[in-house]
Amino acid sequence: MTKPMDKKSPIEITLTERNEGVTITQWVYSMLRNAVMNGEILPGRALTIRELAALLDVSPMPIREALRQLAAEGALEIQGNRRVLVPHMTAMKFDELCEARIAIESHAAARALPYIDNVKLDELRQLDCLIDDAQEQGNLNKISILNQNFHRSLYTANPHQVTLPLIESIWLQLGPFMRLATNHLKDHYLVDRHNDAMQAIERKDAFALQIAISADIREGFAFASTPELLQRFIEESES
Amino acid sequence: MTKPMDKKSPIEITLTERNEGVTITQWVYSMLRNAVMNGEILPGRALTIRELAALLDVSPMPIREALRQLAAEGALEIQGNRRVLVPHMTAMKFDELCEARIAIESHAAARALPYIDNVKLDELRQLDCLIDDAQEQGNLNKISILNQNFHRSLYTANPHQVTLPLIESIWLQLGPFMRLATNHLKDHYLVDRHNDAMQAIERKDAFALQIAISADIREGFAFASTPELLQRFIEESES
DNA sequence: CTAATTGAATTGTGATCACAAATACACAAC
DNA sequence: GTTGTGTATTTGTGATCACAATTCAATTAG
Repeated sequence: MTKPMDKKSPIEITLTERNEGVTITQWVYSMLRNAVMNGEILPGRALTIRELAALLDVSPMPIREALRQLAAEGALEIQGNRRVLVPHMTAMKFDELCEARIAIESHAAARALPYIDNVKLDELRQLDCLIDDAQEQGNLNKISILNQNFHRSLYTANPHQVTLPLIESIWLQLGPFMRLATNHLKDHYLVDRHNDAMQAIERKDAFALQIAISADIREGFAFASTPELLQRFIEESES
Repeated sequence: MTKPMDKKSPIEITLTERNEGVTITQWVYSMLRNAVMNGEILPGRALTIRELAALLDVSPMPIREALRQLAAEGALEIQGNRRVLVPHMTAMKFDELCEARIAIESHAAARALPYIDNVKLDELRQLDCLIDDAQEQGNLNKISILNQNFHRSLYTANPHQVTLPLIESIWLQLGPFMRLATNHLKDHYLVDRHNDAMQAIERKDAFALQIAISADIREGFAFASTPELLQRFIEESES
């Protein structure tokens, strides 16, 4: 009965240094954002303002602002009771997010294509090389970040682009599953879709570029090709 | 000594009543959101927390939260100086937003199709009738809202849908141009794209539905078919 | 033992204050 | 008139406090 019941599962997020010129709110925001992306916070676990304030040793104010922003971006969910938590993943939602990624990102890629010059192309090539290096090292975290940089760099070639915030919102909602995607990439990197994309860019072939990006995303999420496999990863992320 | 004289153009937003159970932050948020959608705030005009707090007769706190949320949704822009303002529209950005709408909304429609049953179909038919009525009345505001309801109702037929927040973010960035779109619809409502969409839904024809939604959006924005025309509307919205 | 209840602790919301940075402005120098 | 410069004001940020609503725990009734 009076079992020494611990406090609810403790929240542990990787702390980073606060750079100069960065407001406390921005600092808190980036740490919480990374925590969500890395699956450091259990889905369904309530995030209270005061608890996080004590954890990060700041006043409740910056926490409030960061939580609200992350909720607006879909990284967190605000319940009717005004409780804030990391939303649970479901197989159907995962499928929707995956297909939304494909639809939006292939569109963003095609829209960026006309703006890609040789300088940008070199930048993309370098990023792709870095990814290959990281894959040989097997540095999962690095691969994931570099892979996102590759996509981001491609889409932002379009100076009038408006979709990157939407894309990043989906990435946030995918959270730790984004890392699993890049993990699986390693096994199948025989077919380098980034290379396909680069060749399509060189040929200024928008359709081929869309195919390559779509395939890159879809094959990355092949680890969830069956409902059973996906369910395993979901359960894994909830513990 | 110096009197509080407003040198800047005064901010005037339509005030609404605060419903019960709605927090002040939510109330402020919805008013500011409507103000942006209706073009009541001049692009480039700085929105200061204290000024809005005085205007709405609340403390600065709810204003801060509402502004941050709207900025996260793309309705407002936070400059490096941390000034908050309604972003300026450009011809290129308008084009990007329009094409993004087409890509995402046609995707959302196709994804919703399998979930549309007869009940939902009736709901859509009723909404379409209401739109026709409003068009005969020439009630621009009503048309605009009903038209958004039609699209929203269609996309939310999918219970696992994840794209509506992204779509609404684009609507917000389009702001007053969304109304112009529905305005122009009136002139060309000979070809009722909503009817096309409905027929595609009845036939469970995803591709035809995408075509209909794309055409509905594109024809709505036909008022900006030439750079000169668009420029006129942009200048109109900035004064 | 289960379920309901009640009181204590915790929570989000919103107001107020302090402060450093950014801005506006009057005035001097050219 | 134009440009620089100092001060005065306004601004966003962040801390602290008050309060109503919610949550949690122990206790009680069945």
